[in-house]
Amino acid sequence: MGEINILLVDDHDIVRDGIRSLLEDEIGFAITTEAETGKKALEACQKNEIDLVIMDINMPEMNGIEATEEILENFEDIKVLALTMMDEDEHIRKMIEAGASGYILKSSDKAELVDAITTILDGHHYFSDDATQSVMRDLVQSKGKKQSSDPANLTDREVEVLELICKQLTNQQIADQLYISIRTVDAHRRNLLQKTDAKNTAGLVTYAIRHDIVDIDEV
Amino acid sequence: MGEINILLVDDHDIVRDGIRSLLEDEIGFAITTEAETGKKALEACQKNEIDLVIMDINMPEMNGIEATEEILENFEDIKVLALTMMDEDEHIRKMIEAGASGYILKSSDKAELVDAITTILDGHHYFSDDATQSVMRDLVQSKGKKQSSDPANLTDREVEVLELICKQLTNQQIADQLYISIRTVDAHRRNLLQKTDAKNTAGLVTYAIRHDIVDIDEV
DNA sequence: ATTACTCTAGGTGAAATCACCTAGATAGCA
DNA sequence: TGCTATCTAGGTGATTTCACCTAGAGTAAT
Repeated sequence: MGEINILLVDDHDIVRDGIRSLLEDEIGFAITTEAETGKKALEACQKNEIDLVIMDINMPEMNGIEATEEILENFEDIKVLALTMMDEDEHIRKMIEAGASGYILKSSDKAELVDAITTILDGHHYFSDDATQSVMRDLVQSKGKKQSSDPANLTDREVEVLELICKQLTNQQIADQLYISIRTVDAHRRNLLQKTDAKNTAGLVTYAIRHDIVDIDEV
Repeated sequence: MGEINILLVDDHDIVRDGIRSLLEDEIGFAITTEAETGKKALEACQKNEIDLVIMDINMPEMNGIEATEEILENFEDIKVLALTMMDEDEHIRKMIEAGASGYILKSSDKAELVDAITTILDGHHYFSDDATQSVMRDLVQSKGKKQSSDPANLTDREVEVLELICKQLTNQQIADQLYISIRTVDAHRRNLLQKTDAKNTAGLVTYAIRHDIVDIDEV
């Protein structure tokens, strides 16, 4: 596999030592650099040629998510594997957004660690089953509460007007489109403001998007 | 486990026969009802006491996603397990939105099928690794393209003003908050309209959300 | 039959927005 | 040094939205 430079980032000495010995003694990878904080990790990437970063999330000074963002912004060829104790969906999601190539838990075994590393170095992504299950659980929950929306039960006409407002039409244009008076549109709009507890057009639009009355990609 | 009534929905006779024999002969579950289309599945739920529905997605008349929605709307105690050939993220996502308790592929083996059924009957969710990996892949892709946005490069101040507009502040309130003249806010607003190609406040808000300048859950 | 809701529409007026215009201060860059 | 961009701010005025009000026609439910 050639020379691979791994940077190990974790604020606990024991964790670093453990992973280092795991990788060096048993598998053949070599940790070439270590860092205790996100900030130092960034500096290490500037000083050394790094191929892969194994990154903890909870750290002082700069956490793993921010550090990942910064690193990938400056060194886009570096791969990042998140290795953390938490399987919370929020962290996984943020790590993916930050550009991490993989996410495994510290409860993983050697086999999974090396599997993740080789998969990532091949240019693919690796997410542990625990991590994916966590994301799926969250997906279920967020979709579940999605339909429990719309406390202000809007009438069909109000929804129709709201959609056109989101499409940037003025009251006059909406009136023309619906073949009604501008005063009627105005009445609908005021009822919308009152029902949705919005202060102005901006509030109406955010309400409509939040409650899936309009699709952000279709307005 | 008591008496469990399973409805098997698939438009292919051979597939139904195969799954039926799998479940009946080898595992102990019994398919009590069958249906060839989503529409007939819905009728079957009305006529019989059903505990679990094993649902294909691609079907004539009414597909599995719509059928799942309809069934769960009328019989919320019924559990739905999606069993399909496709591991496309779009279908999985829609099935989750529709309220399915699980999703496995037809390439699964007996063990996984019964595992999924028992897990779901226990009130939990079951998503096969193939399905979850598919969702994760999509998550990676959608997050990846997310940052490739913002063709109108807004200045820091303009972003600041835009955020406050999305929070339903008026120009005067924004001016007070930023300690500048209302005329300056107005100037920023007009520059925003021009840069983002928006027609009015609604356009500014949708632009801000679409380009992740504001978070829909934080405005 | 009464009540309630929706959709319709208008009067009036204040407030906010949008659309043109100019222009000084400041900072960064070539 | 001049060029450019940003932030600042104002004049003027048209258009739009927002806020109170009333009110008829139709529809659905009690």
